[in-house]
Amino acid sequence: MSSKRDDLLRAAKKLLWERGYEATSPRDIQEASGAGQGSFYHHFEGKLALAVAALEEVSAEMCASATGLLDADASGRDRVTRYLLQTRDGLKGCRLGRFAGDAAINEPELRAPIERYFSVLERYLAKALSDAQRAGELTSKCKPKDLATMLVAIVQGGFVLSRIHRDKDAINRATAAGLALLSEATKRT
Amino acid sequence: MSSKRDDLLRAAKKLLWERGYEATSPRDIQEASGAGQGSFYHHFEGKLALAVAALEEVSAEMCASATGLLDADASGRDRVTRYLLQTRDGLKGCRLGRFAGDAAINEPELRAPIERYFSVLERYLAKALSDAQRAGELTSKCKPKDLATMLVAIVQGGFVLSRIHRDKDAINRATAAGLALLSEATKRT
DNA sequence: GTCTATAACGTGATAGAC
DNA sequence: GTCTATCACGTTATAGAC
Repeated sequence: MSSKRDDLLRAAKKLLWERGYEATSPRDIQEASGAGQGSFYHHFEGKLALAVAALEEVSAEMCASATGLLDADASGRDRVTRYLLQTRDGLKGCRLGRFAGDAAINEPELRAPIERYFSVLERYLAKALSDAQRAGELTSKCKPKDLATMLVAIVQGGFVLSRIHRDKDAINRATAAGLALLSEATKRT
Repeated sequence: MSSKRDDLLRAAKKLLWERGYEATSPRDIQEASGAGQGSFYHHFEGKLALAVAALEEVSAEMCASATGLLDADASGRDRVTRYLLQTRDGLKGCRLGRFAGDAAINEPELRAPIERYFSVLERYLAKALSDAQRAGELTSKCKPKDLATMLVAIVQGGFVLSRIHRDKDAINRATAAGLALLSEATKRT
């Protein structure tokens, strides 16, 4: 149906990823989408409403990806490994975590889809870690929930360091080290 | 001497921390400092130049703090612990890491002082970890440099998660878990 | 060195034709 | 549903008096 609406959403998702909320103007989105002022304000109440709709889609996509990796049939240990060893392009940054420093994070409507993703991710990761502990694949005495928070922090902080150092692999070194340390907290047989 | 210059710098450091570069206008800084347009453009070429001067001061302060914690006389293990167990207010965010997602990070002049701090921090942390390995206080086989990157990522990612969840202690749980995992990779006597 | 006045431009939104 | 024209406001910077 409404092709222009989809075009606007697609452009918004792209530009919000690249530049964040503050640095993206409605005009930028109109130009990138090929839609005019009229379409923009016909389909959305304003910039914030469009950003909320865009981030809700991104959140749903990333939730699906994370649960796909973590919900599966493999052992707890393998699920955590699979999540951590995803290859990431650190220069692009996290499509949702990047908003932590954006002034827009203070808008409750915009923060909601972002927080939803991280809550899901941490819960699934904690479950996998808990399974790994019970299976004896992980002997750390840390609470699974705290370990999950720590692992997600490694990913998010990895993006930060990659962008600051202009080194796309900094994040991959950080997650690899996290996984290695986790392995070393594993019972040797 | 030039009190207005100092006032401007002080206000800029405060507002850049709270809001980032994009969301802080010269007007905001003028109002917060009590200085007028004239003083602003007399002392600085423009917004970017003031931000660079402000972040260079912040970078120097944070370098001094980090090296003070990590350079010291204690064992490698104790130095790492001391750094990680700093209590942090996650809601405020890192005064330098927060710019990773800001469009201004693309300005080389502004990125330079930020990167300088992280390079110093990671180097000192890697040295402490290396000392700990040689002293047998840490048995992990990971490279100290990679572990340092991982630990700094935990801090930076902890800030991200604290701000997204509106939970000032998320970062402290993340760093505590990182330290615990590091301990578990330590030879039991 | 500091002030006020003003300019040029961009932003986010509205109006109304088609 | 989409377009173009326009608006009020804020931003970044300049001009010139004191």
